[in-house]
Amino acid sequence: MSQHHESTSMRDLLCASLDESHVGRVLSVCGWVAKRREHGEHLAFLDIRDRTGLVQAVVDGSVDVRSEYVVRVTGTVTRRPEGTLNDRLATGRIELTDCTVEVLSAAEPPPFQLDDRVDIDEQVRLRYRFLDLRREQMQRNLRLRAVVNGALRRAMDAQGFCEVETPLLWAPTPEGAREFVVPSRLHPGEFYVLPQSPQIAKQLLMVGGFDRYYQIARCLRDEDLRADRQFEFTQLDLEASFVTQDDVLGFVSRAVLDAAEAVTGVRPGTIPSMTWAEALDRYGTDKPDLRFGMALEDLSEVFVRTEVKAFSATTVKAMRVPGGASFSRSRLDQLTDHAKELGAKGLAWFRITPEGLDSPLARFLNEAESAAIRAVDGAEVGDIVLCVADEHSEACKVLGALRVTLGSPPVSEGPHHYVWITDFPMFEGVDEDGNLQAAHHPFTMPHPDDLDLIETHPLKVRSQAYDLVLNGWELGSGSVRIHRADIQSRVFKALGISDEEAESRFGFLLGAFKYGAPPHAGFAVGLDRLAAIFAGEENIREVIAYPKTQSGADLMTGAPKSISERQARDLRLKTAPKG
RNA sequence: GGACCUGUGGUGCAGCUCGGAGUGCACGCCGCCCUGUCAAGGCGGAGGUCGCGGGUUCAAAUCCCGUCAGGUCCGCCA
Repeated sequence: MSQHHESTSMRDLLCASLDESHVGRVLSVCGWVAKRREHGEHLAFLDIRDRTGLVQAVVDGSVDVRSEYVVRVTGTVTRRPEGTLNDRLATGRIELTDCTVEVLSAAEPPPFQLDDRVDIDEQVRLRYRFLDLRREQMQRNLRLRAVVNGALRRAMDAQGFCEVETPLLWAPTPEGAREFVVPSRLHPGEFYVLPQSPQIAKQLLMVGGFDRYYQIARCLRDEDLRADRQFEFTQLDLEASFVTQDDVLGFVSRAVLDAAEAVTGVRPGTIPSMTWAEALDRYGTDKPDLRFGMALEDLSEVFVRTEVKAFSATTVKAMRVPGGASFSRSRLDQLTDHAKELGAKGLAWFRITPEGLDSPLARFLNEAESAAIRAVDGAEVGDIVLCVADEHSEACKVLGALRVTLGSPPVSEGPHHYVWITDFPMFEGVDEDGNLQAAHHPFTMPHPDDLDLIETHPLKVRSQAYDLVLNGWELGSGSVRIHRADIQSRVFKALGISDEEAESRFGFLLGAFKYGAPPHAGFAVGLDRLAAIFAGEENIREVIAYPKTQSGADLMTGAPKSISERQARDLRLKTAPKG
């Protein structure tokens, strides 16, 4: 950013850009009074803050400005006297003297201190978010997010993608995430919904001949909130025609790696791939955090004819926890409870001690079993080995969750380990009606090698769906879409969706496909999560200007609120009494 | 729908186990003093429905029940 662009009719420079090269010049800065230090009748120091930082102004004690007053200070840039330099301040070698201070806006004392001397309760921060945004952390995070945004846009433009906006007012498609509903005034009793993603809109763009589309799109889902989930979130949404899965992975890699480079200055290496089956088997999750080891080992073979009742299951999974031998009994009980909450029947543990395995189960193990436990992941004395025996995916998931609990470093730590997860299953589980459920969405193309299994072994069908994972966070997902009516109808049939039902839910999409649908595939990258990880934040609220609380409230505006009778009447809305 | 944690002057905490006067610390705020501070310093001061409601008790910030708000997680998020 050049000086020229920073100067305005009111200011010459930003606070932190003042330096010794300006000495002797009379310049104006604008900003907030961050701090006033008084030294008697004729001397006071003001720290003037703008988005770039602080600069000190030396003023007469009679200048009546207080914390967070908005001021324009015009003064002479002066080298600080010998012995009064401040190394901890970027502008600590100079100061503004002979100042004229114009109060542009007086201010009441803020409800919390804007310096970072203490952590402020998030409830208070959110109630006064406009003040919180003045803090360095929020300035840094939102600007980092803007850098990510810009890099992604440039990468998509460079790859020939065309940015197209899609509607926020969309038609209900009852499937998947719960939708936010918007009543129609002109069509009383009828409703729009806010899109949970531009999925169908972008597929129609493919039919429309926009063979490379992208959008920084807002998505809305009326589901419970979490540290990594808000009602509304932002995605880099993209779709392309005449492409394969590998083409899409290439587009997304380019964009995400460009963004990483823009933020960190270092371009990460090529993103490796792992199949969904391998991720589950080794890490017990479809979003493995590869910053640390503690990979799961399969001991099912060893225990296939075991005498130990706790281990008589189709799968026995084991994980070494380095240093875990020091876990107290109550800590282990706690972990066992945790495992049970996750659905495990129990948790077996084996401390590796110089005398051998220390465990309530140790004396029931035969020699081979003991040796196998002892050898898990190169276990050493001082470690503990945790085991879960169950049906395969259950055992993996439970131990995988414990792996994260015990091993996962803070978000701000460690290198960035990206990984593509591929070959997701096409279907998973069944709903209340006994119908198979789509693992991704019903337009996902099955793996070409597995097409024949749709009718015979549907749970074995892999799909051409893929996720991008970074340090244990699901950054995004995508798939090759079905563009052929015959395959689509077989998938709908497997999902228990009748022709009539398909017609009523997705009729306009299926109809459009009759007029020449190109093969296409796409992806969506979660921007909030990407920005949070780059910012080293555990919570996406820290990279969102005005986030909601876990109960979906906006503490600043008070939303959600009741509407006026007039508004309700216009919309023909009547609210039922509670309960 | 469920589990756990938190709620005490404007802010951040301690006090809660083992009930005994709104007790303490730090920051901020207000006033006075102070001409080189930058976490300025000194002196003085104001500021409280201990989230809310109920119960137990001679007595509740403290124990019990309920409730509200915030957080983390499970369910949920095709």
